[in-house]
Amino acid sequence: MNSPVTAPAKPSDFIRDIINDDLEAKRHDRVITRFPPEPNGFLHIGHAKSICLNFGLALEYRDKLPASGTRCHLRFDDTDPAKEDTLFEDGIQADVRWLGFEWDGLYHASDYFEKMYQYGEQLISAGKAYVCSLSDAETKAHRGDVKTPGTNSPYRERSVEENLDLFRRMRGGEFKDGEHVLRAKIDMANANMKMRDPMLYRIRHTAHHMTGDSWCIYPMYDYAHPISDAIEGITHSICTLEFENNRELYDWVIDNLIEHAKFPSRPHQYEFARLSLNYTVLSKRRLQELVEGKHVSGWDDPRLPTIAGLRRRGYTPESIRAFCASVGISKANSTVDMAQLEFSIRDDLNQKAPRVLAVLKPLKVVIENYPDDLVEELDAAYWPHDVPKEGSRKVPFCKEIFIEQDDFMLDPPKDYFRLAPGKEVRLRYAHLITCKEVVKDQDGNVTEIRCTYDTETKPGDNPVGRKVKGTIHWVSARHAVDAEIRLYDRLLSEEAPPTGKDSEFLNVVNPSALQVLTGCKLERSLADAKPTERFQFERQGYFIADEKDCHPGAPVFNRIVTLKDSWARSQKK
RNA sequence: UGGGGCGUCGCCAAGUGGUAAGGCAUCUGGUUUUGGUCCAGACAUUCCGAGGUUCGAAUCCUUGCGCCCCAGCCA
Repeated sequence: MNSPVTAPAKPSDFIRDIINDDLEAKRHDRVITRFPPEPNGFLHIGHAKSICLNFGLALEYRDKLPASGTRCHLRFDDTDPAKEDTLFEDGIQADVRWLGFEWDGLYHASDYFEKMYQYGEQLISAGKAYVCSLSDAETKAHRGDVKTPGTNSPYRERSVEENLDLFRRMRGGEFKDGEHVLRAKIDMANANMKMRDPMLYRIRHTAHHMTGDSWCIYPMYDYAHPISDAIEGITHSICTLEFENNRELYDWVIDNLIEHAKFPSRPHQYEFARLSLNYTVLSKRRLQELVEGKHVSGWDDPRLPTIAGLRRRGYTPESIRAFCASVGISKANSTVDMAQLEFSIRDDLNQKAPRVLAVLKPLKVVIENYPDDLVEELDAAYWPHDVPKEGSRKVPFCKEIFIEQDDFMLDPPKDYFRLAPGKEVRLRYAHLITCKEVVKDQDGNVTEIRCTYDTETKPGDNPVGRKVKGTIHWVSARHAVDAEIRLYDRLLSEEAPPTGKDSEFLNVVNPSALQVLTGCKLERSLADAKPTERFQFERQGYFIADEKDCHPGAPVFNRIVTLKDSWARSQKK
């Protein structure tokens, strides 16, 4: 289904610059990265950027430094038992693999709970950590704010013995949630809020999906992450911009443990800008709200930018990787245009998707001078002249066909070169027809077109001296296969959702992001399309047989993306 | 005068003192039995602003301005 990842073009960015410097200066002789999701939800296109970066780095440098141990880990950051679940781990692994990557080792932060605990005792013994018994509210009050220093906890000067005793009893389950926490003893007046005696451990009498009931104290991210990285020998720990302030603490944890712990590496944290895309949402909270509020059908709804959603929509792993490579890695907050994502899938599918004929909104055409019972089996190539692939099928042609409603106009502008009263048009792979008569219902709607075909020209023929500019697609009425087709469009009707903290963005969800068409007419060969098979419906766009709902004899297709349509664009003006 | 970051074409993004890459989007032509693809061409005298250093500045200095992040016992 998806081909393995080969070394990308020649990416260059500040992270690769740093790695190259480190290698040159011999600070490292290999590079070890990690992708560390919390298993509390589904992956989205933003995660794909991080996945491509971390796994991509390992692939690239493994080429340059064979047998060095260069690799990328998948690590579940499972330090908050209340939110995490094995179900999410399975989904995440499937998504990473689908994107075309394989991890060199699967780890959990929870693998290191015992070590982390021992390091906690070590920090206490060194006078670098203490058990604090302030309430949540009191702690907050002591923290100060960005402009005013905090004040020391009254428990800050507890003795090593008392701290050790309390910490052991915390682990032993003697206290209720929230009664005590373990804190680093740093500086309550530090300008960096993250350094004001940050919490290292909290009590949580909650079962953990990996460790069960073994623990009732759990480490915080800022404590667990640097330790996990260091234990695994990570050399370059890459995360997003919002963790810039956490880096100082990351370094503090490692620096205060490294002598005692003998870590295999001294990892450093680097931050890059997370992906933002217009016309959609990429925050876990908002995605969750869409799913739970039933605004979409689930985490794999093709309108969503989740990996599962993009997969079901019909995006290929290759196209997503190409997209990630095209947006680059930098530290500037930026919002990428959805058109760039759409380009990536068009560009990929142009070479991969066979061309077939399908009429989305049918209009019947009767060819008056065509014999009633004649069926011509016309040869139709699957690939256009510019795609170097072989293969064709026969498409049946007969007296009654369907064309696209948009391909007929009663009163067309001069530059419209499709069908109109008295005008001639070419039927793809078939004959030239001329519109002779228009049949309307009582309300004046066009219900049928009556044409004649040029008996002098053969199908596929391009007679000299005849200028027939338009070519339209069609499907034989007698042989057509009925189908359901789901037309997808952008999730939001505005570029950016409102900035409000609440659910305001729901007001801007595009009501026509999904449009379900039934009674669509497919060419005969599509009757038994296999789920996940992709095609280009000529002149319409790229489509995929839905992985869940498409069945033999009852095809269901999703529109992945439209073709570029410069005529439609010029009409808009 | 809290701290940490970031500001290069409509959107991304190279560039690290030697005279503004590339992609997306857009616009012109050409090819075309997809108004697709492809091909050819156009698209930043200028890098948030203002000063300064220099033979030379997007790159160095000074100073303004704008945007993002930090006050969860979340990650």
